[in-house]
Amino acid sequence: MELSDLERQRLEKLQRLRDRGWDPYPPRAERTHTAAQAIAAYEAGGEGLEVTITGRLRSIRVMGKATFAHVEDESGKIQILLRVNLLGEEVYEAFERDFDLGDFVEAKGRLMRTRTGEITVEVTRLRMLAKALSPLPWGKEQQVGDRVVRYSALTDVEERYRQRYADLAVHPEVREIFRIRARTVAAIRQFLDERGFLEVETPILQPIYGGAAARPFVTHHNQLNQDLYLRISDELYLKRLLVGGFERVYEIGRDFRNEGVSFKHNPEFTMLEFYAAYLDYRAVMDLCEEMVSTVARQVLGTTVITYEGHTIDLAPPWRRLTLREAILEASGIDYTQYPTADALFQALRRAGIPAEPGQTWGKLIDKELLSRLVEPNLLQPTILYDYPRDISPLAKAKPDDPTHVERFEAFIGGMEIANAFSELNDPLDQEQRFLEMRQLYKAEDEEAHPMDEDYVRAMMYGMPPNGGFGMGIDRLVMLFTDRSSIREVILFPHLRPRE
RNA sequence: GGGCCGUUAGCUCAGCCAGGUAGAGCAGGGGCCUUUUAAGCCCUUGGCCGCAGGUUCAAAUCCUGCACGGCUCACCA
Repeated sequence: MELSDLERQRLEKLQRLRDRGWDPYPPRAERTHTAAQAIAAYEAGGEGLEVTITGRLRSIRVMGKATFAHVEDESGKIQILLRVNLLGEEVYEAFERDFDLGDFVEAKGRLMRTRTGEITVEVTRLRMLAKALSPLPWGKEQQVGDRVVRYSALTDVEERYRQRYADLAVHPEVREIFRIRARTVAAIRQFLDERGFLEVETPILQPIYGGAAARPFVTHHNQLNQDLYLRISDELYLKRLLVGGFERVYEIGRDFRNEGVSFKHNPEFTMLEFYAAYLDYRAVMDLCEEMVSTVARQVLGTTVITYEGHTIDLAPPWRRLTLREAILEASGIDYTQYPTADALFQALRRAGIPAEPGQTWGKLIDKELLSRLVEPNLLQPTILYDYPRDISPLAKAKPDDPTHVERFEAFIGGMEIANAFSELNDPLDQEQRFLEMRQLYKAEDEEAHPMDEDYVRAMMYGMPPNGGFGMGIDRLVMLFTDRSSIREVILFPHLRPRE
């Protein structure tokens, strides 16, 4: 490993510590209080209480024979005061010469308050817990009023993602994103568990991919000599479980789509899917609104969030309108007036809306009208419902309109966050849909749903009518944390390897 | 994949337009300082200027290609 000058200097300090008889990587620590607990203990009348705190050295101010420093652990920061007459010359000098910002240390001493009023540990015993050989790229911080201003901290986005550990170490607010993420997932679990849903785990390696329109990642099982796909969705397995007698199931897990990367797309992302027997898409709309608002209240303490400068209220009821109404509102085009792909394409052209030729009717509606014209403007929570049949091969047709299915999508902050339908449970109709997909898509189009005969077979045994729901967890966390890139809410986003 | 922008010290950035010995702040090193908190004061080390070519007496700077990244468009229910 190539070392920088700074790293070589720290290596020398490490050696010097060893020469002095210190163990720079001892196996155990003896913490009695976190920084926050120590401060709370002082405030509860703990003046003079002896505590042992641990954490990273976050700042060092040497004043000759006394030194102030801050030690940071996950709970926060606490100041320590090192004085030569309490520590002895040898330890004090070792600290001055060989301890650096970023080192993990353990400090034992009595709680006191300094002249300026800060609660401080007056250290009588100091240990190195783990010497940091590389300097963490944090800038200095200054308290300005009640805000903390940081200078020269790591801001290069590429470096932040490539060395996320360093990003996390120097940015408490980045750590907070992932706490919110964890609480969000926990709150979703609790919400569903309380309503009788069973959490299950279904295959990630699948012999046939399905449940969404996306290109899969392909892998190979050597012993079986079998190509497998990383799932693009859990849908077809979860619905098999309804055949098996479970009435309410859900899964929170990683899906993989071999598609482009964008601010709201990552090749692997986390999806919640649930399926509930005897619910239709209207009941699922209610559940969706209730779940998102309940989770927000639990995680953030409010249903009102700020996203990219917009104030958004997640409390029900959300605006609900049909996809047809939304498109009419945004473009002036009533697509039901143009019932063929060709007629609709001409109408778009007349309206001056650019569109790729050769798409199906449903794709024109979905891609050119919904995604481009409608979706970016749906800032407040909105449910659009009743979607074209040909882009919804797993959804049940509307009883009075065979060109549309009972499907809805929910949008917040200009992003699709959920997709749901009254699930198709007629095996013969389902088989027909798979065959239609084969006709509509070119043979080489990997996005077509391949025929999944086993899924149809499962349905042949009888699947209760049910409502299904899928939600992008990453996007929900983006909303909760006001991040405009999905990579900010994924701990280790994928990057190309550096040369 | 296309367009635009970026890549200079450990970090944050100047310098590039108008070619002439590579700079600042913080971090680091040495010194003074026993109540500081971006501590202060004095001194100071540190660079394949992303990579490879080209133009030129001379390239961080101009040109070309490449790599990586950001934004954006395309793609992606």
